[in-house]
Amino acid sequence: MVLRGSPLVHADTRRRVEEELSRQRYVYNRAAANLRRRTSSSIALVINDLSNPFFAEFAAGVDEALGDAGYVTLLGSTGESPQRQQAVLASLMEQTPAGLILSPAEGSDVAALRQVLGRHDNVLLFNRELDGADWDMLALDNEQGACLATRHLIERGHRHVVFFGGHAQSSSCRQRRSGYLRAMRDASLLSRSIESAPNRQDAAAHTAELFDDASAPATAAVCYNDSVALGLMAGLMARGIRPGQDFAVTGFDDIAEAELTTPSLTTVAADPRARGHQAALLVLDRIREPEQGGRRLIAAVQLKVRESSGSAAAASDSSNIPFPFLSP
Amino acid sequence: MVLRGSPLVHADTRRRVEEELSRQRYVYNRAAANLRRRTSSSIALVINDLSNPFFAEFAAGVDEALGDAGYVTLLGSTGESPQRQQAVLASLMEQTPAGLILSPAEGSDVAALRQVLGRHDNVLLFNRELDGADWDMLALDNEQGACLATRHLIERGHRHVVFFGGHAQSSSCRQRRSGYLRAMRDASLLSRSIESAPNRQDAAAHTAELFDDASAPATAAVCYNDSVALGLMAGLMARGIRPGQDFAVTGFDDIAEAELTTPSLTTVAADPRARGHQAALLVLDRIREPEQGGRRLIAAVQLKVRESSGSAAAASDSSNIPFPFLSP
DNA sequence: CTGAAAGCGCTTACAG
DNA sequence: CTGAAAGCGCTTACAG
Repeated sequence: MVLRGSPLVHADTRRRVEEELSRQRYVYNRAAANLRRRTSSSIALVINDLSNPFFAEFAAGVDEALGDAGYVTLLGSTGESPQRQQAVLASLMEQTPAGLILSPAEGSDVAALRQVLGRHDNVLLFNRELDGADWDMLALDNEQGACLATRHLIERGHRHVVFFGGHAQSSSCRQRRSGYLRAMRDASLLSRSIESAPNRQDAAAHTAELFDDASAPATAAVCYNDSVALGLMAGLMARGIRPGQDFAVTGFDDIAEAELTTPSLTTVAADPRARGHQAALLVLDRIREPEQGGRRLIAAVQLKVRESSGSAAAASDSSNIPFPFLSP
Repeated sequence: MVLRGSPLVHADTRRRVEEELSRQRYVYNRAAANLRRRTSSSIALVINDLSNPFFAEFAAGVDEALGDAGYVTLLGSTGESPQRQQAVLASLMEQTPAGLILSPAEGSDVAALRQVLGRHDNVLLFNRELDGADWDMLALDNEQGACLATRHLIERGHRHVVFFGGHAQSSSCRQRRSGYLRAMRDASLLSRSIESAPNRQDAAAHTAELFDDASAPATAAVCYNDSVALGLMAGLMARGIRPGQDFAVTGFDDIAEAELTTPSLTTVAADPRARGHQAALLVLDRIREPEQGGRRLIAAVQLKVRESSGSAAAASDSSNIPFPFLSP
């Protein structure tokens, strides 16, 4: 009764019990309590890889919000392998988590997922849509974000704007490109896409393709994400092309580095840490009200084009660290 | 017996049982098994913050190795707050993890830690020394690494080399500075240190101090870590000083960005993912052999000065993405 | 191979 | 307030 905070126990008794507890270095066994109460105090978080800053920030946000709510985070990473994802999920399910936040690996098989997740109700998908899945889902409005970024460039006079980077078959890339295509179509401009792996290295390696057509060389690129944008900027500099002056670049995600350029890289802010909080609150809500409503689909998270702060930023302004990369 | 893979059960029976198991969507409850067997299949990992790429990589390495060994990772973050660290650890201890990997928050109180960890044997400290603690420990050889970096600069002709950034009172900063001091003393050079918070913003804000003494301005800086180095490089550029050409910079940690500069930033490689693997194997070993030996102190992890690849790197060489930051 | 019993550390329900 | 009993889903030990 002392442990469970019952009001029935006399203050003196409580004190004596607590003294003995700490004397014996007693630590409460929540697993035993969970077993008896048929509850769980953990939530599984499965992402691709923590070395991606976007997911690392997201995970930090999830963990923070879960911790505040008294839950503990069970971590799993898939490394974008559906096979590994199955194994990781199977292992995590044995721990009977109260909920699961899953950023599915590319190429996930919904039937296999349904199989391993069993009749687990409190599942929230993050970031990637899965055809045929009916779990709750928190997504970025990729289409709208890329459309805003593209319009931003068009409004600044660019006509040869290329969609740059990413695996064409991934759903987030499809959505972002579709937003780009919409903005280009609305402005009656010709569109063009260049594929790459969604990382710096490969993005840099594809830089030359922007200028393949010497009669109509690109003057701006809407990049699949910030990593690609940073890679492209590096690739441009290697060719003596100054990003932001000779060529305009936008990113997507707003990773920490994006803010540290001068003028800061124009990018679409996904605020992954806030997404993490949001994801945690969504599963917790689902756990508290298991039968409430049907599938929840939340896609309109705050996305915005951040205006670059301009090259006039004073060098002494420490809140705006200058870098040579900019978008006009 | 089927569940536990007993050889005593007939193949036919096994098959029938397994069929029924999957028909009922049975999932093994490892928490119950752990309770009865008085074992645990989880290991707690407590770090400062996943938004630091060094810790994110470390966490990824830990999680990977633990997963391969059949363990599950319980994540906790302290945000460098000893108070929050106490709360997080208390909550994690209730989950009866088999072991704990802890990168202690700055200013951790060993007595308080001992209190919350109880008589938990399988604890591994990572990255930060704690006076009076006798848990296993995995550390970087900060002293040696900084000494190597400093010698590297001295060998290239620099005489006014400053130790730049980091909180002077943190143990890792003390150790790195001590390595710097050793190298400077060995070369009969005057040493000088500049403090900053260990991040880009604040590092950039302290750039001017390098040139306070107009009669003997610094020509090179051994930075506390890569974040500080990147911030300093930004601060230099803002003043029209080209890092790598007009001023030499070295980092520490070898985060992903360090490699992506051209010539790549000379830095001391701590290989955090490999440290994660190593940490996981160390606790697992401790768990398997609880009584074996005393305290294990491992500090000689692979540290090396990585030579910058030189400005001759071809622009078309995609394996070496060019950036404007370099150290000579 | 089968079956029944006890126990891990808790919570719940109920009798006093 | 106190105490005894049952049960969460497993494992262990033992009798048949």
